[in-house]
Amino acid sequence: MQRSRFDPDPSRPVYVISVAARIVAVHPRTLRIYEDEGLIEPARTPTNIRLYSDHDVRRILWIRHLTQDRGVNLAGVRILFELEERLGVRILEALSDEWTAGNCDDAAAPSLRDSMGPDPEALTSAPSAPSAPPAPRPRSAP
Amino acid sequence: MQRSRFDPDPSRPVYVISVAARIVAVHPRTLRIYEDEGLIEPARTPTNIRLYSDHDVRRILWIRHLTQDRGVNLAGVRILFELEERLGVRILEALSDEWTAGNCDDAAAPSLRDSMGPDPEALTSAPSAPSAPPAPRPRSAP
DNA sequence: GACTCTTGACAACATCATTGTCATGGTTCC
DNA sequence: GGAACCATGACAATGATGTTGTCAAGAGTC
Repeated sequence: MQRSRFDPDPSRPVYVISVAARIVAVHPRTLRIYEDEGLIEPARTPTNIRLYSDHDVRRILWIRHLTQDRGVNLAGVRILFELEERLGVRILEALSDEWTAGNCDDAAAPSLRDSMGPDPEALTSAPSAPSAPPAPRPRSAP
Repeated sequence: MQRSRFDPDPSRPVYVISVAARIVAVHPRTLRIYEDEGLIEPARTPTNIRLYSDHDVRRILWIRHLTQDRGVNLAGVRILFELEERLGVRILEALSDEWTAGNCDDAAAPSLRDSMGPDPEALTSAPSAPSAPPAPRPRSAP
Protein backbone atom coordinates (compact mmCIF):
# COMPACT_ATOMS: atom_id res chain seq x y z
CA MET A 1 0.00 0.00 0.00
CA GLN A 2 1.31 3.43 -0.82
CA ARG A 3 2.62 5.71 1.82
CA SER A 4 0.94 8.98 2.58
CA ARG A 5 1.52 11.29 -0.32
CA PHE A 6 2.03 14.29 1.96
CA ASP A 7 4.51 13.13 4.56
CA PRO A 8 6.85 10.25 3.71
CA ASP A 9 8.02 9.72 7.30
CA PRO A 10 5.47 7.49 9.07
CA SER A 11 7.13 7.85 12.46
CA ARG A 12 6.98 11.61 12.56
CA PRO A 13 4.41 12.75 15.14
CA VAL A 14 2.17 15.34 13.52
CA TYR A 15 -1.48 14.83 14.55
CA VAL A 16 -3.09 16.23 17.70
CA ILE A 17 -5.62 14.02 19.43
CA SER A 18 -8.71 15.47 17.76
CA VAL A 19 -7.22 14.95 14.30
CA ALA A 20 -6.06 11.41 15.06
CA ALA A 21 -9.50 10.61 16.49
CA ARG A 22 -11.16 11.79 13.29
CA ILE A 23 -8.75 9.83 11.11
CA VAL A 24 -9.42 6.54 12.91
CA ALA A 25 -13.08 7.30 13.71
CA VAL A 26 -12.88 6.83 17.46
CA HIS A 27 -13.47 9.25 20.30
CA PRO A 28 -10.53 11.22 21.78
CA ARG A 29 -11.59 9.80 25.13
CA THR A 30 -11.04 6.32 23.71
CA LEU A 31 -7.51 7.21 22.54
CA ARG A 32 -6.66 8.32 26.07
CA ILE A 33 -7.97 5.03 27.40
CA TYR A 34 -5.85 3.07 24.89
CA GLU A 35 -2.85 5.03 26.14
CA ASP A 36 -3.78 4.34 29.78
CA GLU A 37 -3.93 0.65 28.85
CA GLY A 38 -0.45 0.82 27.36
CA LEU A 39 -1.59 -0.02 23.84
CA ILE A 40 -0.31 3.19 22.26
CA GLU A 41 2.26 5.77 23.21
CA PRO A 42 1.96 8.99 21.22
CA ALA A 43 4.73 11.57 21.34
CA ARG A 44 4.40 14.70 23.50
CA THR A 45 5.36 18.28 22.71
CA PRO A 46 7.40 20.28 25.26
CA THR A 47 4.01 21.55 26.53
CA ASN A 48 2.68 18.02 26.95
CA ILE A 49 0.38 18.00 23.91
CA ARG A 50 -0.07 14.52 22.41
CA LEU A 51 1.09 14.12 18.81
CA TYR A 52 0.29 10.98 16.82
CA SER A 53 2.32 9.64 13.91
CA ASP A 54 1.22 7.47 11.01
CA HIS A 55 2.62 4.49 12.92
CA ASP A 56 0.36 5.37 15.84
CA VAL A 57 -2.61 5.74 13.50
CA ARG A 58 -2.02 2.29 11.97
CA ARG A 59 -1.71 0.76 15.39
CA ILE A 60 -5.00 2.34 16.41
CA LEU A 61 -6.65 1.03 13.25
CA TRP A 62 -5.58 -2.45 14.26
CA ILE A 63 -6.96 -1.98 17.73
CA ARG A 64 -10.24 -0.81 16.25
CA HIS A 65 -10.42 -3.73 13.80
CA LEU A 66 -9.68 -6.29 16.52
CA THR A 67 -12.13 -4.81 19.04
CA GLN A 68 -14.99 -3.86 16.72
CA ASP A 69 -14.79 -6.46 13.95
CA ARG A 70 -13.29 -9.42 15.81
CA GLY A 71 -14.75 -8.70 19.27
CA VAL A 72 -11.36 -8.93 21.00
CA ASN A 73 -11.06 -7.03 24.25
CA LEU A 74 -8.11 -4.78 25.08
CA ALA A 75 -6.28 -7.44 27.06
CA GLY A 76 -6.38 -9.68 24.01
CA VAL A 77 -5.11 -6.89 21.78
CA ARG A 78 -2.27 -6.33 24.23
CA ILE A 79 -1.22 -9.98 24.03
CA LEU A 80 -1.26 -9.91 20.24
CA PHE A 81 1.03 -6.89 20.29
CA GLU A 82 3.26 -8.61 22.84
CA LEU A 83 3.53 -11.68 20.62
CA GLU A 84 4.35 -9.59 17.57
CA GLU A 85 7.19 -7.97 19.50
CA ARG A 86 8.44 -11.11 21.20
CA LEU A 87 8.31 -13.47 18.25
CA GLY A 88 9.58 -10.89 15.83
CA VAL A 89 7.32 -12.23 13.10
CA ARG A 90 4.34 -10.80 11.30
CA ILE A 91 1.72 -12.63 13.30
CA LEU A 92 -1.05 -10.12 12.64
CA GLU A 93 -0.35 -10.46 8.93
CA ALA A 94 -2.14 -13.78 9.19
CA LEU A 95 -5.14 -11.85 10.42
CA SER A 96 -4.87 -9.27 7.70
CA ASP A 97 -5.01 -12.08 5.16
CA GLU A 98 -8.45 -12.78 6.51
CA TRP A 99 -9.23 -9.10 6.37
CA THR A 100 -8.36 -8.85 2.70
CA ALA A 101 -10.38 -11.96 1.96
CA GLY A 102 -13.43 -10.50 3.56
CA ASN A 103 -13.16 -6.76 3.24
CA CYS A 104 -11.36 -5.45 0.20
CA ASP A 105 -9.91 -6.44 -3.13
CA ASP A 106 -6.36 -5.60 -2.18
CA ALA A 107 -4.60 -8.92 -2.62
CA ALA A 108 -1.32 -7.81 -1.07
CA ALA A 109 -2.07 -7.75 2.64
CA PRO A 110 0.17 -5.22 4.37
CA SER A 111 2.34 -6.30 7.21
CA LEU A 112 2.12 -4.73 10.65
CA ARG A 113 5.68 -3.63 10.08
CA ASP A 114 5.07 -1.83 6.80
CA SER A 115 4.72 1.90 6.83
CA MET A 116 1.50 3.37 5.58
CA GLY A 117 0.08 6.82 5.90
CA PRO A 118 -3.47 7.67 6.86
CA ASP A 119 -4.39 8.34 3.28
CA PRO A 120 -8.17 7.99 2.98
CA GLU A 121 -7.83 5.19 0.42
CA ALA A 122 -5.37 3.42 2.64
CA LEU A 123 -7.52 3.85 5.70
CA THR A 124 -10.38 1.94 4.17
CA SER A 125 -8.23 -1.05 3.33
CA ALA A 126 -6.50 -3.43 5.71
CA PRO A 127 -4.61 -1.64 8.46
CA SER A 128 -0.99 -2.44 9.06
CA ALA A 129 0.58 -2.20 12.47
CA PRO A 130 3.89 -0.58 13.27
CA SER A 131 6.85 -2.46 14.68
CA ALA A 132 8.29 -2.10 18.18
CA PRO A 133 5.11 -1.52 20.18
CA PRO A 134 5.69 0.12 23.55
CA ALA A 135 5.98 -2.08 26.59
CA PRO A 136 2.42 -2.56 27.83
CA ARG A 137 1.66 -1.23 31.28
CA PRO A 138 0.20 -3.70 33.72
CA ARG A 139 -3.53 -3.38 33.96
CA SER A 140 -4.79 -1.94 37.22
CA ALA A 141 -6.14 -4.63 39.55
CA PRO A 142 -9.91 -4.82 39.86
CA MET B 1 6.55 -32.07 31.67
CA GLN B 2 5.72 -35.70 32.20
CA ARG B 3 2.69 -37.22 30.61
CA SER B 4 -0.10 -38.59 32.69
CA ARG B 5 1.13 -41.70 34.40
CA PHE B 6 -2.19 -43.49 33.94
CA ASP B 7 -2.99 -43.07 30.28
CA PRO B 8 -0.14 -42.42 27.85
CA ASP B 9 -2.44 -41.39 24.97
CA PRO B 10 -3.31 -37.71 25.41
CA SER B 11 -5.78 -37.69 22.51
CA ARG B 12 -7.94 -40.51 23.84
CA PRO B 13 -11.28 -39.12 25.02
CA VAL B 14 -11.96 -40.50 28.48
CA TYR B 15 -13.51 -37.82 30.73
CA VAL B 16 -17.20 -36.97 30.94
CA ILE B 17 -18.07 -33.32 31.38
CA SER B 18 -18.34 -33.36 35.19
CA VAL B 19 -14.91 -34.95 35.51
CA ALA B 20 -13.29 -32.58 33.04
CA ALA B 21 -14.91 -29.65 34.84
CA ARG B 22 -13.45 -30.78 38.15
CA ILE B 23 -10.01 -31.29 36.62
CA VAL B 24 -9.85 -27.77 35.18
CA ALA B 25 -11.88 -26.13 38.00
CA VAL B 26 -14.57 -24.58 35.82
CA HIS B 27 -18.30 -25.18 35.69
CA PRO B 28 -19.77 -27.74 33.25
CA ARG B 29 -21.95 -24.91 31.96
CA THR B 30 -18.80 -23.01 31.09
CA LEU B 31 -17.40 -25.98 29.12
CA ARG B 32 -20.61 -26.06 27.07
CA ILE B 33 -20.23 -22.35 26.36
CA TYR B 34 -16.61 -22.86 25.26
CA GLU B 35 -17.89 -25.54 22.88
CA ASP B 36 -20.64 -23.27 21.58
CA GLU B 37 -17.96 -20.64 20.92
CA GLY B 38 -15.94 -23.16 18.93
CA LEU B 39 -12.98 -23.11 21.30
CA ILE B 40 -13.10 -26.82 22.13
CA GLU B 41 -14.59 -29.84 20.44
CA PRO B 42 -14.79 -32.85 22.74
CA ALA B 43 -15.55 -36.27 21.32
CA ARG B 44 -19.05 -37.78 21.58
CA THR B 45 -20.11 -41.31 22.41
CA PRO B 46 -22.69 -43.06 20.21
CA THR B 47 -25.29 -41.80 22.73
CA ASN B 48 -24.05 -38.19 22.41
CA ILE B 49 -22.21 -38.01 25.73
CA ARG B 50 -19.27 -35.62 25.65
CA LEU B 51 -15.86 -37.16 26.33
CA TYR B 52 -12.80 -35.01 26.89
CA SER B 53 -9.19 -36.03 26.26
CA ASP B 54 -6.00 -34.78 27.85
CA HIS B 55 -5.57 -32.55 24.79
CA ASP B 56 -8.96 -31.04 25.48
CA VAL B 57 -8.09 -30.55 29.14
CA ARG B 58 -4.86 -28.73 28.28
CA ARG B 59 -6.67 -26.53 25.84
CA ILE B 60 -9.23 -25.66 28.50
CA LEU B 61 -6.43 -24.85 30.95
CA TRP B 62 -5.07 -22.39 28.43
CA ILE B 63 -8.48 -20.82 27.98
CA ARG B 64 -8.81 -20.49 31.73
CA HIS B 65 -5.35 -18.96 32.10
CA LEU B 66 -5.92 -16.47 29.31
CA THR B 67 -9.40 -15.43 30.52
CA GLN B 68 -8.81 -15.44 34.28
CA ASP B 69 -5.14 -14.48 34.64
CA ARG B 70 -4.63 -12.36 31.51
CA GLY B 71 -8.17 -10.94 31.20
CA VAL B 72 -8.51 -11.99 27.55
CA ASN B 73 -12.05 -12.53 26.35
CA LEU B 74 -13.12 -15.57 24.32
CA ALA B 75 -12.79 -13.80 20.97
CA GLY B 76 -9.17 -13.06 21.82
CA VAL B 77 -8.56 -16.65 22.85
CA ARG B 78 -10.04 -17.77 19.55
CA ILE B 79 -7.63 -15.57 17.58
CA LEU B 80 -4.66 -16.90 19.52
CA PHE B 81 -5.70 -20.47 18.66
CA GLU B 82 -6.21 -19.46 15.04
CA LEU B 83 -2.73 -17.97 14.89
CA GLU B 84 -1.18 -21.06 16.44
CA GLU B 85 -2.81 -23.17 13.77
CA ARG B 86 -2.16 -20.83 10.87
CA LEU B 87 1.44 -19.92 11.64
CA GLY B 88 2.34 -23.43 12.71
CA VAL B 89 4.61 -22.07 15.44
CA ARG B 90 4.48 -22.20 19.19
CA ILE B 91 3.16 -18.71 19.69
CA LEU B 92 1.60 -19.40 23.09
CA GLU B 93 4.94 -20.77 24.23
CA ALA B 94 6.01 -17.14 24.42
CA LEU B 95 3.18 -16.62 26.86
CA SER B 96 4.04 -19.70 28.87
CA ASP B 97 7.55 -18.26 29.31
CA GLU B 98 5.89 -15.44 31.14
CA TRP B 99 3.83 -17.94 33.06
CA THR B 100 6.89 -19.83 34.30
CA ALA B 101 8.57 -16.57 35.26
CA GLY B 102 5.67 -15.52 37.38
CA ASN B 103 4.00 -18.67 38.57
CA CYS B 104 6.20 -21.70 39.09
CA ASP B 105 9.78 -22.86 39.18
CA ASP B 106 9.50 -25.06 36.12
CA ALA B 107 12.15 -23.59 33.84
CA ALA B 108 11.21 -25.62 30.78
CA ALA B 109 8.03 -24.03 29.56
CA PRO B 110 5.90 -26.59 27.76
CA SER B 111 4.76 -25.91 24.23
CA LEU B 112 1.14 -25.86 23.24
CA ARG B 113 1.91 -28.80 21.00
CA ASP B 114 3.43 -31.00 23.69
CA SER B 115 1.28 -33.65 25.20
CA MET B 116 0.63 -33.53 28.87
CA GLY B 117 -1.88 -35.36 30.97
CA PRO B 118 -4.03 -33.82 33.69
CA ASP B 119 -1.80 -35.14 36.40
CA PRO B 120 -2.38 -33.00 39.52
CA GLU B 121 1.27 -31.92 39.60
CA ALA B 122 1.14 -31.02 35.94
CA LEU B 123 -2.12 -29.13 36.34
CA THR B 124 -0.61 -26.68 38.79
CA SER B 125 2.20 -25.76 36.44
CA ALA B 126 2.06 -23.97 33.11
CA PRO B 127 -0.58 -25.46 30.82
CA SER B 128 0.36 -26.54 27.36
CA ALA B 129 -2.08 -26.40 24.50
CA PRO B 130 -2.73 -29.17 22.01
CA SER B 131 -2.10 -28.84 18.30
CA ALA B 132 -4.71 -28.76 15.55
CA PRO B 133 -7.47 -26.77 17.21
CA PRO B 134 -10.89 -27.15 15.67
CA ALA B 135 -12.07 -24.57 13.19
CA PRO B 136 -13.73 -21.87 15.27
CA ARG B 137 -17.38 -21.28 14.66
CA PRO B 138 -18.38 -17.73 13.81
CA ARG B 139 -19.76 -15.90 16.76
CA SER B 140 -23.44 -15.12 16.58
CA ALA B 141 -24.03 -11.51 15.63
CA PRO B 142 -25.19 -9.21 18.44
C1' DG C 1 -34.11 -45.77 40.31
C1' DA C 2 -30.98 -42.30 41.65
C1' DC C 3 -27.80 -39.84 39.39
C1' DT C 4 -25.83 -37.82 35.43
C1' DC C 5 -26.05 -36.77 30.84
C1' DT C 6 -28.29 -34.03 26.82
C1' DT C 7 -30.90 -29.92 24.78
C1' DG C 8 -32.76 -25.01 24.98
C1' DA C 9 -33.78 -21.13 27.78
C1' DC C 10 -33.70 -17.26 31.10
C1' DA C 11 -31.36 -14.68 34.66
C1' DA C 12 -27.96 -12.45 38.12
C1' DC C 13 -23.69 -10.31 38.87
C1' DA C 14 -19.24 -8.38 37.95
C1' DT C 15 -16.44 -6.63 34.49
C1' DC C 16 -15.31 -4.34 30.15
C1' DA C 17 -15.45 -0.86 25.99
C1' DT C 18 -17.06 3.22 24.34
C1' DT C 19 -18.92 7.44 24.86
C1' DG C 20 -20.50 11.45 27.46
C1' DT C 21 -19.88 15.01 30.71
C1' DC C 22 -17.83 17.90 34.36
C1' DA C 23 -14.25 20.90 36.62
C1' DT C 24 -9.92 23.21 36.52
C1' DG C 25 -6.00 25.05 34.40
C1' DG C 26 -2.63 25.55 30.44
C1' DT C 27 -1.66 26.24 25.36
C1' DT C 28 -2.54 27.56 20.67
C1' DC C 29 -4.00 30.33 17.00
C1' DC C 30 -6.84 33.54 14.53
C1' DG D 1 -6.89 38.44 23.95
C1' DG D 2 -10.25 35.27 23.73
C1' DA D 3 -12.27 31.35 21.47
C1' DA D 4 -11.01 26.84 20.74
C1' DC D 5 -8.47 23.09 22.02
C1' DC D 6 -5.25 20.82 24.88
C1' DA D 7 -4.10 18.54 29.52
C1' DT D 8 -5.52 16.12 34.06
C1' DG D 9 -8.77 13.44 37.17
C1' DA D 10 -13.32 11.91 37.96
C1' DC D 11 -18.06 9.97 37.61
C1' DA D 12 -21.67 7.89 34.87
C1' DA D 13 -24.70 5.52 31.12
C1' DT D 14 -25.26 1.87 27.88
C1' DG D 15 -24.53 -2.37 25.70
C1' DA D 16 -21.69 -6.40 25.65
C1' DT D 17 -19.14 -10.28 27.82
C1' DG D 18 -17.88 -14.31 31.13
C1' DT D 19 -19.19 -17.19 34.65
C1' DT D 20 -22.40 -19.25 37.26
C1' DG D 21 -27.07 -20.65 38.56
C1' DT D 22 -31.40 -22.62 37.64
C1' DC D 23 -35.33 -24.68 35.11
C1' DA D 24 -37.79 -28.15 32.12
C1' DA D 25 -38.02 -32.36 29.54
C1' DG D 26 -36.11 -36.51 28.00
C1' DA D 27 -32.35 -40.13 27.55
C1' DG D 28 -28.52 -42.89 29.37
C1' DT D 29 -25.69 -45.02 33.05
C1' DC D 30 -24.26 -47.51 37.08
